[in-house]
Amino acid sequence: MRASSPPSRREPHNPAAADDGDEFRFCTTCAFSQACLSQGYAKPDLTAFQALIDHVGPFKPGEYIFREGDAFNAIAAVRGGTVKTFITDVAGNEQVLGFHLPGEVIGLNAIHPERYPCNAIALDTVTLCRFSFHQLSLLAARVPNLQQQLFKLLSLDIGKASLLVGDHSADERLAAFMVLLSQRYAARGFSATRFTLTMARADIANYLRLAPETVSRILKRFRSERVIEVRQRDVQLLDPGRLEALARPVLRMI
Amino acid sequence: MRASSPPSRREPHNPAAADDGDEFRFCTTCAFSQACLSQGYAKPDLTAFQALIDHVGPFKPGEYIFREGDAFNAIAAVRGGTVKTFITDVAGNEQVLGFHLPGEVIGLNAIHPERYPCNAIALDTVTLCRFSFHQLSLLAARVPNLQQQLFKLLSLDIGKASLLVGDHSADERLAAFMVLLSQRYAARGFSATRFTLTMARADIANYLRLAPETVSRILKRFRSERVIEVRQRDVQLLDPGRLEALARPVLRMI
DNA sequence: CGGAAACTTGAGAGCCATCAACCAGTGTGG
DNA sequence: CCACACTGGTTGATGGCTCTCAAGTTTCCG
Repeated sequence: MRASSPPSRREPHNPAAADDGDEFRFCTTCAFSQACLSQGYAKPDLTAFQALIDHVGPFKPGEYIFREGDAFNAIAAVRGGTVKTFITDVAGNEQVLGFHLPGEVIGLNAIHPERYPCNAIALDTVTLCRFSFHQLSLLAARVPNLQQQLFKLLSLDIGKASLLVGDHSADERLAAFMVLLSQRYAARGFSATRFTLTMARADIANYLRLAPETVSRILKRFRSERVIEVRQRDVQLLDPGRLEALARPVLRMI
Repeated sequence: MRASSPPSRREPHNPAAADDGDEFRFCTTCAFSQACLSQGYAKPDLTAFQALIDHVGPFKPGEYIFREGDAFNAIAAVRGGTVKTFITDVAGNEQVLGFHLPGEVIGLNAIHPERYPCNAIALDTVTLCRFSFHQLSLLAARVPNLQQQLFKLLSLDIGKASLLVGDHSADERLAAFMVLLSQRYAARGFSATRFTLTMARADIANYLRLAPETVSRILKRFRSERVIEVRQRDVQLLDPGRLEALARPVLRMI
């Protein structure tokens, strides 16, 4: 599909991608697992929970994780790498729905239709923790905290989309995109001010509903204004405060 | 807030608004209740379920149902009328998030933050079935089908927002808005080709991220092209096929 | 009847997409 | 080793869709 940059270029800023399949380590990166550990489940529940987990991957860049219309059976938490979800519209154009970083969950919107309503592909080397949703919900009926956690996870995803729904300027949208990326990386223990864009400019533009040229021009301006430094896909936030101020109308974090 | 049209003008096309508080009737309009009846729950579960229901309202036009930041305790299904949800951005501008018709559920995005992330007000005379979410989830742990139903409901809401997220033309967005309204009314047994807009042009425009003037102009053009007939807030779809064709890029119903 | 709100209509401006060309890095094959 | 193609990214010029501003019209309700 796209010729990806070599992994060696990305790893310095994305430590998770360098993890191996350590059985214990993943528990600090998956949302469910975090919840389990933090809420002190009974031992039997925890082992029942771990029995549902299926470590899959690695997926190579451009490889499909699931396709639109596939039968739904599992949700998954990203362990390493970036997953892009998208649909293909009537004209055959791609419409990017989101990017999913380590620790984030994909497949939640497939529960109701019982089919995946979008495609998911790996942007770089991706590894996942896959959970059989059927078994997970059976367990959730026995373990109230797990049920709560699932409800939370689903509820969280409902509001998420509405962040980029507003009619904001291209500047505001791109600033918000960078700020959110920064926060999401920071939440997983990565640097909040230095990271690597794992997606192409065209993907960013598509996601933000802008033209790639517009993204390019705005990044150039941000750089000339000393707000960020961009070189290829490596980004450094020079003035996070100004970036957040720009993004405020979008994120409306009062 | 806004001076609403008198109820007498709306009722012919919105039969639900004319219902009185009949205890049995509501069971055919609430999503949960429908699920209960269709899946044949055991009698004790059904009565336990009904004990959670709180009939509230009527709310008058412009009255708040909940406000952004309020502590979350309940989700609610609309029984009659239309609920508008919106947030207020940093500049104090309203941003409409959605309109909720009879049979639809509000408050799902409040589960995670445990606070309502938006405001909800009645556009006309609104009645609700309110469910204590805490008790509902307790019951869900005992009644697997109810848990499934809740998961479905939440999952459904995740995908819903992404319909209007794309970068589509004003024509396409407005056409899609009309088609979706039509389908939602039809799903509840109302006419699919004749209905009344319970929201102001400004609300429609705001929701679609357009200027009110643009909505007005497009409606005029649609009318001149014999696609719809509009007189004040009464709408008639003259050529649903063409409208759906226009909306296709947005709804991408293949 | 009068005032306010909602809606419509028109003219002009601005943001961003489109089109086109160019540049840079990468892989390939002769 | 270098020409070549290819993908991704950048830069410039132009045009169009939609917003904004302003005024007029209709509807509604006290």
